[in-house]
Amino acid sequence: MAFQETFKALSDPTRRAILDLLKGGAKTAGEIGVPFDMTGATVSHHLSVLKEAGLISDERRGKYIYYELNVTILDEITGWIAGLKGDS
Amino acid sequence: MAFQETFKALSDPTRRAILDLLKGGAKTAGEIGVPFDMTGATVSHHLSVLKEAGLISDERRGKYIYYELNVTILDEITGWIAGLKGDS
DNA sequence: TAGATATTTAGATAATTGTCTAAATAAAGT
DNA sequence: ACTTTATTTAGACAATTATCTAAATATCTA
Repeated sequence: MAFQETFKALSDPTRRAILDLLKGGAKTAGEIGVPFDMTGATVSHHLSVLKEAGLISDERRGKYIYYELNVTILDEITGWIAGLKGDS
Repeated sequence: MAFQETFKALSDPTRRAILDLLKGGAKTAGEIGVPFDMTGATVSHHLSVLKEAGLISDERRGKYIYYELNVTILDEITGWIAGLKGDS
């Protein structure tokens, strides 16, 4: 369907690394940014792209905003790939 | 082959449409270009990106160059996604 | 209320990308 | 050889994007 935003989101290495990080469970924006050598503003931008693509969801809890992996859209991509391979 | 090029290649709608076209079997560059409202040069560029990403292969037969879908790399992507979902 | 912390938004910039036209290469037919 | 057909390559340009700094917003605590 609207794979466009999703594939664009996945096409950046920092964003894929963020998704890998979130595999271990929800994390705050600050925690997510730690391993990356870039400003919080840039990390925030990447989180916004991932959210817009439906790959993560966010929830504010007090001072923090927690981001969590959203797997449903990943299944759609897997489905599209399976379709390409002829298993449709 | 890193995912970087592959995801970048998949992040363009024209290139995804080309992959869908090739589901039906190998096609020449000219045939591939027909459904798209762009110059042959632009289609050729997209084919080059897809090839560089390992998503298609090409073979010259006389005047024509046939392009064919390459599914192995798609399996790697499916594997990466499965890993994200925790099935690893 | 004021200040500290967490995060986003706004604006700017350099690099990348999708597209075009024009020229080049490759093969086939006359 | 020359021409036609198929496709790629080169060079240019506008749009997009990843990143930064600086400023704004949201929340908590003293």
